[in-house]
Amino acid sequence: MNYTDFSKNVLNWYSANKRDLPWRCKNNSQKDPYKIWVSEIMLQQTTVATVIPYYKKFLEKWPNIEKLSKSNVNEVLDFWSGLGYYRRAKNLHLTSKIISNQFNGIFPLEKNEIIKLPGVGEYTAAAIRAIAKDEKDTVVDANIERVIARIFYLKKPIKQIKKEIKQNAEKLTPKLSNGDYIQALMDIGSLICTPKDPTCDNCPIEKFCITKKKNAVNEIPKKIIKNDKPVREGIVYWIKNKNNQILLKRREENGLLPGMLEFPSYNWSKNKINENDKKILSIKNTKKLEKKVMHEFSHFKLLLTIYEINKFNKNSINGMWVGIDEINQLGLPTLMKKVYQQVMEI
DNA sequence: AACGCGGGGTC
DNA sequence: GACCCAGCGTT
Repeated sequence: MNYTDFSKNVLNWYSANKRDLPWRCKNNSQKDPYKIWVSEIMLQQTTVATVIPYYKKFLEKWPNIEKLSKSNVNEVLDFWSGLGYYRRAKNLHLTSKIISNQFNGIFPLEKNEIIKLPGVGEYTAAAIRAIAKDEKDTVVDANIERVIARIFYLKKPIKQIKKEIKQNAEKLTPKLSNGDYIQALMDIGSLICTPKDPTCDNCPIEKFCITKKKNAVNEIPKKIIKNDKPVREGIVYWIKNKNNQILLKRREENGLLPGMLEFPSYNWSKNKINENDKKILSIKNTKKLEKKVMHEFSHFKLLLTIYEINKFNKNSINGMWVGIDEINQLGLPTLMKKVYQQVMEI
């Protein structure tokens, strides 16, 4: 295969067809590693359409590393509400502190430095370096994995051939304009070389594609049959004081939904029970509501039963007491938004 | 190498 | 419903 021709086709297609995305600037001199980094963190395992509104609001709120480093980590966590993988928010905040304190506020782009930043792994390091500086790092995301698997007709499930995919991707990496090139491949993967029924007629690299020649585009990449998710059951407390306020608390720093706000909830997460939790669990006169909440995490389903406590009047419980009307403005994870919705419907 | 880690878009 | 997404960190 003529690899120069391959990347040339990709880049020509990009200049005419690239998606208009808020983290892409028209003028290369405006490239800001901070903005590229924020976009790449948000886009980890998250679709472009979901990220766009969050990205715009994030940059309005924290337009540079300095502003972000002076924020409170809970602000960033609450902002992340609904986006998922909340450790990303913690790492984003932590990294802004590191860059502010150890790198004089200048975003480090050297490979050995960027890869050490919390939340930046092999993919993200390569992507930021390529997009910000046109470094020739080989970048492989979920889109590019699929494109490469099809171009080279790799028949095994992607999980099993990560190394082979990267080696093949490396052969195609151009000497110039690698930033545009990888973004182009991602656009091609997202718009044309889709998981189901790719529109090969529109593909600028169709002539290089062995899978297309073999007429097997819906067989590559090979899918893995997933097991059903187990169901866990737990309880969640809707605790109201005599001022009609509801009790919320922050979760443990590690594990599921780390540091996020929740209505006290137990028996389903591996988070340890601390003294404050024991106090909550010892509250008497709870009333079981008929309503339940079903929520799906990445690796299990959760069925929560809601218990209600009214006119709770002890003040030895640590947490936030919040008026019912103000709960909507907080940054709750989706699971807890569902609990709120259920109680409001009763 | 395998697993824990969310949530929403899309058909 | 099922599938998938600009992956990372830990074990």
